[in-house]
Amino acid sequence: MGRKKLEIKRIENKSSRQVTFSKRRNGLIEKARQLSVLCDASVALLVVSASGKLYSFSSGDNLVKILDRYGKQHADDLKALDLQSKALNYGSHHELLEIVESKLVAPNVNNVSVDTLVQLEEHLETALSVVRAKKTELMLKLLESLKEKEKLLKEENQVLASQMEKKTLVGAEANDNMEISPGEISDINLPVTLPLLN
Amino acid sequence: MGRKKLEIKRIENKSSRQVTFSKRRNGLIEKARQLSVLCDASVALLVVSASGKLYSFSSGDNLVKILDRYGKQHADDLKALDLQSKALNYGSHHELLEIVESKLVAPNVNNVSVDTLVQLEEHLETALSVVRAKKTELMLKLLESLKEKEKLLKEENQVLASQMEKKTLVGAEANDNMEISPGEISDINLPVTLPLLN
DNA sequence: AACTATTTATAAGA
DNA sequence: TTCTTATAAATAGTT
Repeated sequence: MGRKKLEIKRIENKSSRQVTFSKRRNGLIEKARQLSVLCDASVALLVVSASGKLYSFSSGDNLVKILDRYGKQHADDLKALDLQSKALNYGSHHELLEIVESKLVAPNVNNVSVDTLVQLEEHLETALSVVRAKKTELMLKLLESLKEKEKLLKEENQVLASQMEKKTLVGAEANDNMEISPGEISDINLPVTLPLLN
Repeated sequence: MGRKKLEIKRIENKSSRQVTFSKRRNGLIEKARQLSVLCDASVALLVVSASGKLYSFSSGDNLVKILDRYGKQHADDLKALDLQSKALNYGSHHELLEIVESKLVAPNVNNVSVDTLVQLEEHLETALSVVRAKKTELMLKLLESLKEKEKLLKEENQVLASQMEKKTLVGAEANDNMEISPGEISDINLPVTLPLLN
């Protein structure tokens, strides 16, 4: 649709390629916008030029906005996490994902819906949590049983000690080892819930 | 570009909206393709109709392919994880992300690069692992200290028991409570490494 | 899904 | 980049 019919193959001339890119990119974005408005559809369009510049459109218009403010927004968080800022131009996947997701959630019949992937993630995390909870539960039970044993042993000690006393009254000999008091051990009071337990 | 100029606002008539959607969607995807070829650019386009059907284009053409084979590919894995297959039409975010990512990786100067987000994710998971490892370490230490206490108590019992014997030889009385054997408790042999420990 | 009158997009040139 | 303009393409309404 110009003075001449243009073959669809890479434009070799650098400057006309640049010009064409600029024109067609704008056209494409406008068409994307129109489609979303006319037909009530969700549209996300991402274009990266050969030189690495990103252009985008999404029907909710959040994409560009969020991408724009992204760098600032997360720079501090990333630093706080002590991440090397080297390869981190800007930000994380998360926000981008959320955008794409919010744009494309829909009851997809034949194709993947982005939010089913979120569901999968959640399910996997749930599975992980279950495993971890089981691990914790198991360890807590072991702790309980050890505490129980400690208690029984202490009681046993007490019984033995009182028997000793009785017999000491009847028999005749000096006591050397009674400084081992059973009560001395009870200072380790295990909390039922540990600090880092999830 | 038709018989009449069309205002860019939602088409109220349902069937002409559907027809327009179909026509313009194809046009848009073709334009996206042309832009990527002519100008050597990376383009990702995602369109979801009001009825939830997904259409897409990406300059590497992997997107559609992978989305297409996605359902089959992961159906079994999902089942294996005992996930309710109800809301899971197909797949997870992950693959979609990977595609978008592979299409758009470029030395972005002013905007977010998708793979910095993957990095962030990894860093966060690492942090989580550290916390969990610390939790486990702490619990193991507690278990060890309890085992140590058990051992000490047993030794104490042994000492008391032997003292008892000595005194029984000297004194004179019947033994009623000696069925509580100190050895009886040692059958709980705690493994140093627990099965579910990460 | 085809047709076709029109509108739109855009290639080349300035 | 931006504008102009001839021409190619896309598509709205119709069948």
